Amino acid sequence: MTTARKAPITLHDVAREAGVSLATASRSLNGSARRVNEDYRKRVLAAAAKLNYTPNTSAQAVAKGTTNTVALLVADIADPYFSSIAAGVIRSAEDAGLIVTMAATERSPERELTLVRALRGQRPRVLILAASRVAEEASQDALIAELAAFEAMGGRVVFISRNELDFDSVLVDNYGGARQLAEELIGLGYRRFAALAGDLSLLTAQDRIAGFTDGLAAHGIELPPDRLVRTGFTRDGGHAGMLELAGRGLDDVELVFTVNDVMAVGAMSALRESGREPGVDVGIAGFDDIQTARDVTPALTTVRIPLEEVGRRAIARALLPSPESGEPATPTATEVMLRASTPGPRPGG
Amino acid sequence: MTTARKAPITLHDVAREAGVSLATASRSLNGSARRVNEDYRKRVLAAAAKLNYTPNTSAQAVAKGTTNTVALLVADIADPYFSSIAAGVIRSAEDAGLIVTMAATERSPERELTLVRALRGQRPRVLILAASRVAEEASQDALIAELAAFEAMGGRVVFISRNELDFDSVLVDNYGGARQLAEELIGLGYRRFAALAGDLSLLTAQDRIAGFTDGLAAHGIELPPDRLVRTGFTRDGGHAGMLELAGRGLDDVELVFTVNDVMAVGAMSALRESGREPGVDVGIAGFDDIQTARDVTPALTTVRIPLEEVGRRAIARALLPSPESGEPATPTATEVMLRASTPGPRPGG
DNA sequence: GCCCTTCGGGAATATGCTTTCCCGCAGGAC
DNA sequence: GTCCTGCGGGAAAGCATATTCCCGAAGGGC
Repeated sequence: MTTARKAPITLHDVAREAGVSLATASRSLNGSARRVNEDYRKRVLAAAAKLNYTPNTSAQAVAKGTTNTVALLVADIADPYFSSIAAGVIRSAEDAGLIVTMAATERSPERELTLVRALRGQRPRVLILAASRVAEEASQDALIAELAAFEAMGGRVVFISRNELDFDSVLVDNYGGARQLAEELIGLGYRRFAALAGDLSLLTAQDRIAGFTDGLAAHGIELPPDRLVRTGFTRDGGHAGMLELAGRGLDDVELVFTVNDVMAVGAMSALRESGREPGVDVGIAGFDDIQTARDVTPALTTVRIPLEEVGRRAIARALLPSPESGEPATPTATEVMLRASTPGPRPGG
Repeated sequence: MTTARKAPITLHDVAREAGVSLATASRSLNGSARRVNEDYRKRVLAAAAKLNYTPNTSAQAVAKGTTNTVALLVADIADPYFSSIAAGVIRSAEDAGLIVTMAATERSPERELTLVRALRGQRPRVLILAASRVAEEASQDALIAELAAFEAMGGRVVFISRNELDFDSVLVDNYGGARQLAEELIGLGYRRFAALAGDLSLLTAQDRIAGFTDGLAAHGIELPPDRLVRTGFTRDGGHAGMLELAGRGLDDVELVFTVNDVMAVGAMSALRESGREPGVDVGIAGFDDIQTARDVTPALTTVRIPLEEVGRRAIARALLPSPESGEPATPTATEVMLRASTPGPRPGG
C-alpha cells in the first residue's frame, strides 16, 4: 500500500460508475448550457462523491482554452507591503473561484520579464504586476510587448501602483499622499526636513519625493539636495540612509521623511544607534502604514494605503469587462496618519 | 487591434515554421530522451524564438500526467510568520523550476479541508501545509484521508511544524525552544511568570506552553493556572490577553511569555495603554523572531526560527525521494534571542 | 394523424502537448 | 555484398476534459 500510486480517478470513471456517457457526466458536474435530466444528474453527482472525484484543472484548461488562474508578481513576499496586497488578492480571487500563483521578482526588472514570460505559459486569466516600476529600464519595452501579446491572446493585465498606458491599473495616490503629509508636518511646526529617497529609479519613490517636496514648496520650504539621500528601498536601506545622513552632520534637521515604512523602521533603529531618540530628537515619517508602523515605538507617522483593499480592487478590476483603453482609474485615496513619531519640533529647536 | 484576441501560438505553429514534425519540435524544446539532429534543433529554437512561443503548461501537464506546481497552504499570508515561510518556499521552488500556488485557510480547519480538496484538482507535485494544526478536530480524519489519497496518486505532502504520522514534515523545535527560553529567563533572575497562550487548541501553542512550563518546573518554578491566559493567536489576541491579565490584578508578575511574536507586540501595546513600560515594569518574551521583533522598542526577546529556511527545507524535502515512512526529520533548531525586552527583573521587584 | 419542434443522451471531435511506435537510412561486421 | 544494428524523423496514439454534432423520442399544432 505504500508505492501503489493508483492513477487518479477521471471523469471516465465517474461516467462508468454512473452508467452514463462522458458528455453527460461532464455536463452534470459543471452545469453547461445544456440541461441534463435530474435523475442522471443525481446519479453522476453521487458517483463523483463516492469516488471522491476532482476534475483535473489542467485538462479543463486545455479543453476550454482558459484557466482559473491569477498570476501575481511581487517584489518580495516577505515585505509586509506586498504580503498585505497579496492577502487581498488571494482573498478575493478565492471568492471568485480563482487560484492564485505567485512569483517574486526580487526587485529585478530582468527577472520580472523572465517571470512574465514563464507565467504566460500558464495562460492565466489575469496577471497582476505589483512589483514597482523602474524608471529607466532597457527591458521596459520588452515587458510592454510581452504584456501586449498576453492581452492579445485574451489575458488581462492589471498593474498595481503603476500607471502604464494601455493597461489597466489600481493606482495609489503617492504624490498626493506625500504632499498632504508634508503640509500636515508643516502644520505641526516642522521646518527643516530631510528625506531618505529609496531607490530613485523607482517611480513610486520618485512620486512620493515629488509630492513631499512640492508640499514643502507650497509653504516656501525647500528640501536642499544634500538632505535627500538615495538609498535602498528596504529596511536596511533606511538604516544605511540614516547613518549616511548623520554622517553629513546636519544637526538641525527636525524631521526625516522616508519613502516607505520599512525604511522608516530602519532609520529609527539607526537613529537610536547614533544616540538620538526618534520622535524626541528628530521626527520620522514614512509611507504605506504597514502593521509595524503602529507597533513600533514611537508609533510611526505615515501615509495610509489600504493595502488589502488595493489587492482586492486589482482582481475586481480584472474581472470587469475590459476598460478598452486605459482610463486610468481613480487612484486609491491615501490618508495621513499622524502619530507619536512626529510630536512637533522640540521647543528648543 | 483592440479586441483581436489572436490565438496563442502553439507548438504546431513552431513546427510548421521550422518545417519539422510536431514530435521533433517537442523533442527539441524540452530535450527528451531522444536526441535530435543539431540542425533541426537550432531551426526549432529559432522558430520558437521568432514566434515568441511559450509552451502551454496545462497541455504539458495533461500529456505528461504531472505538473510543475507546488501548492502552499498558509493560515494568513499577511502574517509575517507565514509570509517569511512563503518567501522561502517561493524562492527555492523557483530554483527547482516549480510554480507555487497559494491559498489561505484563515485558520479554519474546514476551509483547510475544502482547499486541499480543491487544490488536488491542480494535481500539484507537492502540497505544503503550513497552517497550524488544531488539536481536536472533526475534519482531521477527513484531511488525513484526503492527503493519503493525494499521495497515493503520486503527490507529495509536507507539513510544516506539524508532526503527522505517515507524512513528511519540516519540524520546528517548539518545545525545546520554549524550554530553553524559560531557563534563560530564570538565569536572568526572573521568577514570577505569566503566559498568553494563544489558542490552546493549536498544537503549536500547546507545545510552546509545555516547553515553557517544563523549563520553569525544572527550576522548581510554577506557572499557576490563573496566570495562563487563553486568547487569540494574533496581534489583537495578544493585546486582549494582556488586558485580561492586567484585569486579574497580578501586580507581581515579572515576565509575560506570549506563544508568538505578533501576540507579544500586541501585549506590549496593551501594557503601555495600562501605563506600564514593557521591559522596565514587566519583561516580555515571544516566539518566532519575526522582523518586527527586532524593530520594536524595546527589542523583543524571543526564540528564533529560521523561517525562510524552513520554507526552503520544505520544498527540499519534497524533492527528495519519498522517505517511505515518516522518519520524523530532525527538527529545525531554534535559538533563544535575549534582547532589551528582558533586561532582568527590576531590582526593587 | 401527421409534421415540425424541442429536448437531451451519446458518439465523436477538438484542445496542445508528450511519447510510443514504425520505418527508412546509414554504417559497421563478416 | 549482405545482414544487422542503431540513429533519428514523423505519424499516430494517448492524456482528461469540453463541446459539437447527430439522432431518437416526445410533445404540440392544425
